[in-house]
Amino acid sequence: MESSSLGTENPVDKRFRVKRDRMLRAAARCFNLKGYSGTSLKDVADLLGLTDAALYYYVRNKQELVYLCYLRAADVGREAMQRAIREGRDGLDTVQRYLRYHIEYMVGAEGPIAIMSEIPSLKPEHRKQVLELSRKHSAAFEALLERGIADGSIAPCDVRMTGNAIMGSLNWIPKWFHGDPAVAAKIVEEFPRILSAGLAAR
Amino acid sequence: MESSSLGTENPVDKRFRVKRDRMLRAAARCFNLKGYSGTSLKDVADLLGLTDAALYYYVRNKQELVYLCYLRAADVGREAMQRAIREGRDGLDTVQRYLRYHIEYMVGAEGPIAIMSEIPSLKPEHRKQVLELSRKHSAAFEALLERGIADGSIAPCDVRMTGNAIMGSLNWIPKWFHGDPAVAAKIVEEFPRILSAGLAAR
DNA sequence: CAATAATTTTAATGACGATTAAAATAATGC
DNA sequence: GCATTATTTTAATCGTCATTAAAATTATTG
Repeated sequence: MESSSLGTENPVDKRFRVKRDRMLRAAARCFNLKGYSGTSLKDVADLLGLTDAALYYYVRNKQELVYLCYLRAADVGREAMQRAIREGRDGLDTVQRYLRYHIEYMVGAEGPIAIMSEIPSLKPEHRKQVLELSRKHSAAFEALLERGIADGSIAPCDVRMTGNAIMGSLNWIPKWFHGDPAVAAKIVEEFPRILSAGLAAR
Repeated sequence: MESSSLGTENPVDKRFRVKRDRMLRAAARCFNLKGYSGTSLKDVADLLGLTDAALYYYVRNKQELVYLCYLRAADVGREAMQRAIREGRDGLDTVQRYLRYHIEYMVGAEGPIAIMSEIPSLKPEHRKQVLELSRKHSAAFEALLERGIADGSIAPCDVRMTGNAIMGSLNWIPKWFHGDPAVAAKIVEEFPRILSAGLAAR
């Protein structure tokens, strides 16, 4: 999940990154549980045993906190996508792997992932960036579908709408999954099949 | 879409209800477009050619505005469900009809429907009520699946997870659909098939 | 251990937007 | 048309957090 070679990193910087990452997961948890406006910085801080003001050592403001949560979400999605592409045998298999990996990350140790409900209230530059990442991810998924149609593993379909349908289902998970490991196992077991059941060429 | 017999209603009350309904749709539009915290009452008022203070003639406060938006959303879903049950021939057919009707309402004249992202910030009593409606709707959908499994039109599956998957996809629509009629037509045409494609018993 | 840097806290401040009250306007019914 | 009721506006007020500055604490390094 890490980018490039950070093996020989300043230990201070490393601690900073680790703590900030913990903070982002705490924030994601609060946002998913209480909504954005219902989450005060104190809520997030409480989860970390800190005071609200301490958060400002890690982020410039609340908007940036959301922004970083969304970057994390995009990272996780991209990672799952790349791994699936690396390992997939054909279009359908790659789609199924992508779904499995992304879901595993979401409900597993990488999580929680913040539901992207507040993109509009990001500052323009951040919003543009997040939307761009989101757009690219959707495009990558649609490309998987097209690959599957081309290689005959997936029945012809409207890839745009099919992508919207499947990604929507995925995006909604953080809205109802709140960390119960038993439920997590069930999601990982069921969702990839359910979401790809309608795709296979007969 | 109306409840019971309001034929002989006080015209003043009727105007009130009509205007408030217009208000709720304007609010839903803002919430979906700008997020809850990003939406000021002035935004909603502007859409109606009113001043923000005028909204308080129709709702007690901003929370109640969201609450009423969610009640509307629940109404629309229930209406689609009841109509599908009334008209459906078997389990699968009823599921497909429900999907079609609900989507038609969402992207059509009944819309926009507010995405339910801020349930947690409702006041406890309202939250409880909305969650209860939402729970009942999910249960009704799962019952459709079970009916289909029983009558052989739907292949056996985990109805809870299948329901979560399909409803999530539905719930996410307001996040990316913003009123373009061409897109609306495409959603209505494609989504019911896509979402039910994996269900049929082979 | 001393000195410096990193992290957190305490204690204000401030802004933004929700909310309210009273006044003004528009609609309705007799 | 007058009186009453319904609706909207204007003009404050008010609270809630987000945010900041300075001080205090904790960690690191030579």
